[in-house]
Amino acid sequence: MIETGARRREIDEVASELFHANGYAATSVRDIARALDIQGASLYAHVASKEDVLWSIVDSTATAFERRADEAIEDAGTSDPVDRLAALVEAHVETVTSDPDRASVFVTEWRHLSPGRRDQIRDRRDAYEQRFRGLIEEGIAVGAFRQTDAAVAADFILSALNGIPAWYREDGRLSADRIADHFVDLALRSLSEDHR
Amino acid sequence: MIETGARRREIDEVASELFHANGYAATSVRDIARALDIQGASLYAHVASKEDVLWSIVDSTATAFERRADEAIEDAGTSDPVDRLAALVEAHVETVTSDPDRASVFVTEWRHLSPGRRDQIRDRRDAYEQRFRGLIEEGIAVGAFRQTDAAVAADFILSALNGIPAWYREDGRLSADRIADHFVDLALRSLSEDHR
DNA sequence: AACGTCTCCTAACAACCGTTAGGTAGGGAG
DNA sequence: CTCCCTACCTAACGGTTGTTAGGAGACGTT
Repeated sequence: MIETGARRREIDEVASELFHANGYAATSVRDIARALDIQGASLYAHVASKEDVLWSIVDSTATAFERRADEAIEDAGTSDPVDRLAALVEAHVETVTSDPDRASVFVTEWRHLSPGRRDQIRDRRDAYEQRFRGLIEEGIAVGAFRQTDAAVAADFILSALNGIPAWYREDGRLSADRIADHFVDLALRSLSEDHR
Repeated sequence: MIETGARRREIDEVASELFHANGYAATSVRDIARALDIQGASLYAHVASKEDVLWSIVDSTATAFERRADEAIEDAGTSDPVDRLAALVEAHVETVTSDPDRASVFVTEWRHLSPGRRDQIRDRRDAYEQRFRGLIEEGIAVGAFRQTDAAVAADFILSALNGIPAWYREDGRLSADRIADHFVDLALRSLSEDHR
């Protein structure tokens, strides 16, 4: 019963753009329909509710973050927490830059979901953040990172990462790869020992 | 003609809470009024429009950021870019933690302002960000920071700072001062040379 | 006692919201 | 040729939105 047709995907695409640009609450069903050159009511041939569109975007983006993080850790092929954290940061930048609209909606609009779905997303976000925190703690334990508050450091790095959609432009000065390199550098150094 | 009475300030206060919790677009005039135990229409004895409430919050918070940054640089009493950047980061954390609701609304809801006001805020945000970028460039020039992209580094640090309202709790594990210390540490180290 | 000012009220407005009902044109399958 | 399915339409619903109009009670000042 879950629609997966081409039109359904177009809806998610234009909705991501509009939700990113104006926010979920300030975007009407008729706004989304206008971007597809159809009537507002016609959307309901493809979608059960406006919230379902948001859910579709948020859920699939959460899955994208999780899957790409899994792959990155696996591809890294090491248990070294420093290398693993680097892989995680790089994967996150890749996911964000490969679809900034969806990433932005995922990060900023999930509070408009119904309570049940909101809780579900919060749990997955917590688990995702725990990957970062856990690796930081490991790195501290083996002496690769300095002694510091792993929770604060994880929030620091993840907030910086989630800020990317706000300024990233596909035709900007830096490619997604270069941004990823910079962010890996910045993140790892923020955890390093004193220099000199 | 600008109202500055006690009731007017209460409106900004409860509106900040609601805008932070649910977003500007998802908060109705009647929601704000209910929090003050009055009728929705009664708000218009104090306020010309809903957008004026948002503007009042955003404008005053922008001024708070600017003023505290000025004071911090002045109080630092040095021209060393490292110390100045540290003072700037510390000041930003202080402003955010002293009123997380307002800070959050300032950072996330200014896009709902009318075009003229939105441009005005964007200019002030750009100028504020330029302080960070400029100090980072200076630090690189004098060899205190490693050679890196100052614009990316400034975005990195500012995004991390602006993420604080999303997780900060006044009764949380860490005091605002401790968080400021951590953030100064993390930010400066992210710009430091290789260790060892 | 009269006055203005402040704060709030009720009632109502046009516009817009998400959503439902019922209908129609087109195209592919039998 | 008929049947069904997909994709869209128009019309309308009950409710909510930001906002205005006009009035009322309480207050300190003159």
